[in-house]
Amino acid sequence: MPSNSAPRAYQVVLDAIENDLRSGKLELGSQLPGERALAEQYGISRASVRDAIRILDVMGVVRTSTGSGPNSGAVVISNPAAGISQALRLHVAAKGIEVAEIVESRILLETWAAQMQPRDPRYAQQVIARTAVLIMRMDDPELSREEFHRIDAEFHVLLASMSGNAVVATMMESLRNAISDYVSAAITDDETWQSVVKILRRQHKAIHHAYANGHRERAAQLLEEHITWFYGQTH
Amino acid sequence: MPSNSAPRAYQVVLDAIENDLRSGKLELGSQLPGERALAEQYGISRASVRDAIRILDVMGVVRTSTGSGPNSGAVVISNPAAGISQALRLHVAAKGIEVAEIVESRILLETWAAQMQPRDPRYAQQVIARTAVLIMRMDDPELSREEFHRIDAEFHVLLASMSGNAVVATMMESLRNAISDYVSAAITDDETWQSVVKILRRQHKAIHHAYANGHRERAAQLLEEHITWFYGQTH
DNA sequence: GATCTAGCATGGTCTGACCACACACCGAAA
DNA sequence: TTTCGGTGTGTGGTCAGACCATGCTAGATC
Repeated sequence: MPSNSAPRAYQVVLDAIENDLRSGKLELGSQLPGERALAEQYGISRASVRDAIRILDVMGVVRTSTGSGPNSGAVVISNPAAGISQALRLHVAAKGIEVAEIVESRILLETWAAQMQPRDPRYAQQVIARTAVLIMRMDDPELSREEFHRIDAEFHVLLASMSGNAVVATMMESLRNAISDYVSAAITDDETWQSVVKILRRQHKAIHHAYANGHRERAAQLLEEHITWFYGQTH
Repeated sequence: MPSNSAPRAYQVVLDAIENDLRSGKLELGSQLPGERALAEQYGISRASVRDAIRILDVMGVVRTSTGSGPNSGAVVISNPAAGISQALRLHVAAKGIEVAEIVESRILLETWAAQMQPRDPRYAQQVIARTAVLIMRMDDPELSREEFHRIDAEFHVLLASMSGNAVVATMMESLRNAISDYVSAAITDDETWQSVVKILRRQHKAIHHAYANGHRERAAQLLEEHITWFYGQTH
């Protein structure tokens, strides 16, 4: 009973890779050794190696692709929102998390980010400029609803990234991703959507205006109203 | 060129299970069909089915065990912190996330939770009582450092859960888990640790006192100082 | 009726094979 | 020499089939 058994085989590889990442032996853009090589190196089967790599894949730590060359195999990336979004999605489906809680959390993070003094004023200026472009693109009446949501998400994430805290921006993005299916499913009527999108555009512009003029408190307030209003439409 | 190919085989099972969770066909405590059965059902190999289940496993959505009977196989649970903690850990290792950002986020979430009016006063009372017990257990001088950290984590999570928002509590717990190795590694000297733990106990008691008397602003302030001070010790 | 035992289905692991893909190399044509 | 096209080779993705330790369960035993 002391030493519990069952040390999963894939865990060995996973730990080793995590250590290599920590020590810098592996860094962004690095290629992992091939699966067959890792299997031999750690004395386990290729199937178990694949387990470890699959986990790194869904967690957004590596990207895998077939073929040969520098872009093939498992390459280290860092897309934290991928794994966290997936986890939240699943737990919402499993009823372990309620949508209302996610919305509340999103408001918390986004208003906090809005009120933060930007760490890097130059970056903040870039964000203001880039979000202005996004707003223009969202004005396109030809835009598909899916595409609108994609740009909308980018808009919010960019603004949150101004705070300089990548974790907050990541969690925010993940929270949004986790429930994006729900909001899409809630508004099926195209006519309703057309009237909703008009208001969304107006709200985005007001938020952007507040950000651009440094009215952080105002921006936070507008954001809260924006998010609350939108999710109110899905009930 | 239009219909991009490469629909991962495991994705089929994953989506199906997610839908079953959403529709309620699968709920907490349900047993998934056996891997061999799922493989036949979806016309894919057992290896691919295992990929899907492995993902659900690391995400904290199911728990797997060998043998037969009602407790065997893949059983639906919901432990959101598992997957999120793992994701954050890996991305910290991959240098995609900095520890300082995690600490900042943790302070944000925890102080927010402290300032929230508890949704359920009776539950709040229970938390006050249970955290009091935890504080007493942390007074035990025989306690191993590992055990201390475990109880410490439970203390913080319980307090945050008073807010009634499970997402915030989960993210908080995950943030803490993701960097717990770092703080453990930072203080190696046992003598230093002994003096640190004395202060931690004092801080915990002050925080608990503020909570118990409904001084939420004060509790939030103490929490921020507590967390900031502790991570300051690791530099 | 209580206890033991053999059977059986489970996930965990391994082996070995085949496929589609993408780059790298090299020879042929300009 | 330069360019173009084919092919070789190694990659991850998938599959099939096998064996193991585990834990329940039903039947045999007492």
